[in-house]
Amino acid sequence: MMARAESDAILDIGKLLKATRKVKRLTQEQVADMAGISRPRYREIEAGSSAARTTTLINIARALGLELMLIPQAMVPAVDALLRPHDDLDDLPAFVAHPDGERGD
Amino acid sequence: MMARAESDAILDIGKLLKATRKVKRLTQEQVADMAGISRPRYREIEAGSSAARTTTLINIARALGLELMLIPQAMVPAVDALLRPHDDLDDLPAFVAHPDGERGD
DNA sequence: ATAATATGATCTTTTTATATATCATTCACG
DNA sequence: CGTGAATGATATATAAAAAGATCATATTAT
Repeated sequence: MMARAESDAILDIGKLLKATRKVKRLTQEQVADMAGISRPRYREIEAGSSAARTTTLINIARALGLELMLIPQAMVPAVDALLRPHDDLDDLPAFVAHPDGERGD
Repeated sequence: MMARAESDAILDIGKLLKATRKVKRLTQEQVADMAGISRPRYREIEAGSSAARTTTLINIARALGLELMLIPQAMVPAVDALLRPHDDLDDLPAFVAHPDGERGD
């Protein structure tokens, strides 16, 4: 099958958004407001139950101090390595959304 | 002002998709097919005339050998630097879509 | 426990992303 | 030059994103 790779992706993105929001101590309503969407809508996106528009995701990401980027797949490990030791810099989760390289947790 | 930051974003993404598609010598129809969307729809996304869903963008990106990532804004310059000297590795455009840090072209 | 705040969840309506079909134009190429 | 492929572009129909309201269930205080 492998027909729900995209479901994995939006679930993964949702987890990242939630984790980042928690670290920044923001409420769903605050983030939704900053991103210009409703709270129920933001909740769904965070829960990964439906896919936001690209513009919506960008707005949410920026509200959380994240930037959406499209990385050549060959460079993903390098970017990953660059991001991982980042934990102590701010207090952001050095986390990315490339739901491809899922290791079983 | 600054009310069309998202329009800039999808325009920028569209340019990246088109440039990457050209480098890979794929037709719009091929990419649309790989991404599971229609050719007219892919054309619009590439033209930046409307925002795709997140899942759609992910599918298109992967069809083009790109991966969508959410990067902490503080790390964007470093990731950028990592991506730029990448030109000679494959023949992919070492290019990203963070339409925020637009320098005059 | 109680009150307040944050989150989970569902419903109705509006907006828009996407499919399918179609036609015009441009681009490669024999 | 003309034939076909690739692209630009538009119209109608459908599916899904997003708003707004509302209620339930946590969660966190006091």
